[in-house]
Amino acid sequence: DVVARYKMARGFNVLHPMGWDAFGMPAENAAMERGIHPSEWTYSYVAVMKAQLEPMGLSLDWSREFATCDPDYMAQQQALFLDFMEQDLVYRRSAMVNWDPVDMTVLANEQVIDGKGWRSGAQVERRELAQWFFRITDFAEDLLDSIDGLESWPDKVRLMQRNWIGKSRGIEIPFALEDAPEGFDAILCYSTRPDTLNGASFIAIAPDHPLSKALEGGSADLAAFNAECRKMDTTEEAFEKAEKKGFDTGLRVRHPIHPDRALPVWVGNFVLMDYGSGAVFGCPAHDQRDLDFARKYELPAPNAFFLPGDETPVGDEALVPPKTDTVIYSDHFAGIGEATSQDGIDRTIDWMEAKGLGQGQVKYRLRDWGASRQRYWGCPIPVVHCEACGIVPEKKENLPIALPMDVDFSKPGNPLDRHPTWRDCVCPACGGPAKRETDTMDTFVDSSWYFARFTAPKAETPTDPEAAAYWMNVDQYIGGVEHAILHLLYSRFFARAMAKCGHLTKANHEPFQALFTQGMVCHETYRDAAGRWLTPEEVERSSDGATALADGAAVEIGPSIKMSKSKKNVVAPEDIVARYGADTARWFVMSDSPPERDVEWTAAGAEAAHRFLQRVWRLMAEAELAPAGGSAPTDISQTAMDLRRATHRAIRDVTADIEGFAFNKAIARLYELAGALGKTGTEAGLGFARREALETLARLASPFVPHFAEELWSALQGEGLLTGAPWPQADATLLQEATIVLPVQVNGKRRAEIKVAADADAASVEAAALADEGVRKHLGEAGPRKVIVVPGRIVNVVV
RNA sequence: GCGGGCGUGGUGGAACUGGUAGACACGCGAGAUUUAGGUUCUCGUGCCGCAAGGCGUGGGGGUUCGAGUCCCUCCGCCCGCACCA
Repeated sequence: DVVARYKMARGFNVLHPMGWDAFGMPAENAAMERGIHPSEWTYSYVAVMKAQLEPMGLSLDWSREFATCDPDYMAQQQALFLDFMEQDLVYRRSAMVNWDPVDMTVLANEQVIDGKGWRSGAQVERRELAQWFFRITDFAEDLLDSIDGLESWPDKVRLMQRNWIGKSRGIEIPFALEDAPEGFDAILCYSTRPDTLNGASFIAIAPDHPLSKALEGGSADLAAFNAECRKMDTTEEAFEKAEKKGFDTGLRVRHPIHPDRALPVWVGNFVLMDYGSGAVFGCPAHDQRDLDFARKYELPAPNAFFLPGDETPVGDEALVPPKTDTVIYSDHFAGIGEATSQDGIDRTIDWMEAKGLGQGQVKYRLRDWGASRQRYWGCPIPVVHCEACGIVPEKKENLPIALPMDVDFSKPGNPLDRHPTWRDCVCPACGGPAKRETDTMDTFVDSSWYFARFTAPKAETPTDPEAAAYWMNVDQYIGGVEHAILHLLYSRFFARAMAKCGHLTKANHEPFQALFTQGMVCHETYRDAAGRWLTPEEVERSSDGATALADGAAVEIGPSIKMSKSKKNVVAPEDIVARYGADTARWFVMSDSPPERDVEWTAAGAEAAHRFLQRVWRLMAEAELAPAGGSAPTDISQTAMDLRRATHRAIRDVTADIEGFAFNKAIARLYELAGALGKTGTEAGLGFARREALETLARLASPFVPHFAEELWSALQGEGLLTGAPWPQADATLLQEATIVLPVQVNGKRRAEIKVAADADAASVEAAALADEGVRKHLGEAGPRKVIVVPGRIVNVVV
């Protein structure tokens, strides 16, 4: 908001959508307080905001922009989904999902909100279900390459996206099986380190690998082992500690380069079926995980390469030097001797491909986006299931497929599934009876394209190309780091997918020009002796501790963490606004910490912000001011001149600070300006300078405290609304000083300050420095050996 | 484990590309106003020291006339990813 208001003052057209998080929380709280049924929340967002805004004489036109709660947005999102189906950007397949029996209904349940069991893993089951997926992996390469162009994004986020996409170049190598069951003549292993193939000593396949499954029939032990492994992957902690376990199938494969070597085939609990081919060759000498496994099951660990000048065989630590380091390959089949690992990898892949021993492959960690949710809360997927025609897209004229209002939340699972009539519909293809899809879309879908929709929120199609071309792309996107990967990657995918459907253009492939990740508002946490969380209002906080207001008992103060309902460390925005006013809250949140960092909400800090705004108001009310619209008097006092200089310095510095997102520093400059103004006391003849300072203060503070600044402006009889006034310009002549103060160091320690003309040459500065009493005291008898003069900065005398 | 970041007063934090460390605010102390408390105003406040002075940006070392900033090393904290072959 600060950036948007600043940009408007600089004369830009600003389309400034509000995120729903900020409004969502109060709306959600209000809905709960009023006992609104969760099924109505989607609609109650709008209702609550209407109730809040209409008394202020504001219309709620922009309510249409709220994603799931807006039938129009829902219709267009469903239309978009249908277009994606047509372009083969979405598909349905069977997949294992975490099936969460806890639906939105539980949010209304006190216990769950208390943080005892909300989403605790225990309630989540793994089920195999038919799911809808977006083909985001089709864009993996482009999504990765384009990250280089996102120059105004934080490096951190760019790196996280790169890692998430996780590109790797490797090769698929078939290992010929001996005495294998029907249909299996080779195991295909994926490797990014084929240069270490000489060090291969075993093959490990995933428990879910087809071969492993096929062998289960003949071995009860293997079946039991596999069943054990499948159970494991549910809880994360178990995953972390899980030991590398294996099961020897008794099968053997031939080493592709050295057919005389037979390698044992193991099933390993650490091999993932959904990465690569679900099978790896184990190279213990150059992979720690393989080495642990080999030591446990007494498998050999031959080196494929050594460090130069050190041929010690591998011990308990795998030899994995950086890929840019030079190593000495030992007896490498492609004749590679001394080379970097990276070079060795590339040459090995080329050599093996040429010999027909494997197929070079580029793989990504990125998976297709599973967008199905078995929840009520969300935009229904607009397809129907027809016995005769199968899966049929709904007709666009029937959109939106809205959610029913009468739903039963008393049982776990998706309430749409058991709705008595909602599923019944007519097949758009054959006209026969059909059933609606009950999966709803991941809410990330809603946020993946709202910025495009907002450019024309009433268009009959998902976007109005003309409006999109005018407004897009987003110049400055601001959000929390928690969106660094999912939301921002999905949106980048959506922009490409929408371009493919003609809703955007190629110029919109990167929808967010610049990204800023802001911190969160945090607060201390409080717990009583019984371990119950207490809200800040229930606690009396003093400098040396805290007690409960209810009974005066001591309260344990916990760390300051992100405000959350479950920890009760929440100060509701309405309460802040009621107590201090919205501008005080805005001012405080901006003033204390740099915006990319978390800010600690403290009552004392808010009070201080409040006091400052009051002080500015008093300064205005009590000051003797020149009439509005006057021009600067030519002959003014030193005090007036100093104030004018301070004013124009503030313009320069605050402007630079806002441009650089250093809002806390901008606010510090405004404190300084107010301080300079206050210092002038009741001295007469400062009317113009005071008016200038106050008008400037109002203008510079307006992005932070828009209402307060507007009041100040009006009290100063400023012309029109402050919102329409241009951003002030610093007067260059007032930024220049005739004389400056320079620090003088002797041997690097500051010993004195000298006053010199701003444009004094080095020789005269040196002379002035050496003449200074404080400096001479430290010179000693030998006198200076060397004098360093950094113009405008510092003088250093070396003795 | 891999990748990234950070470490400055009692606290939140300033310090532009190596150039006066601690802006601004909170807190604390003293004083003024007030019947009192609060508000408001003034002054002080990195640490040690009566002072002169000395010491100070997680520890140690280095480069430099000069280091919070650059390099090496150790320690601590935070974030992201994680049996990724």
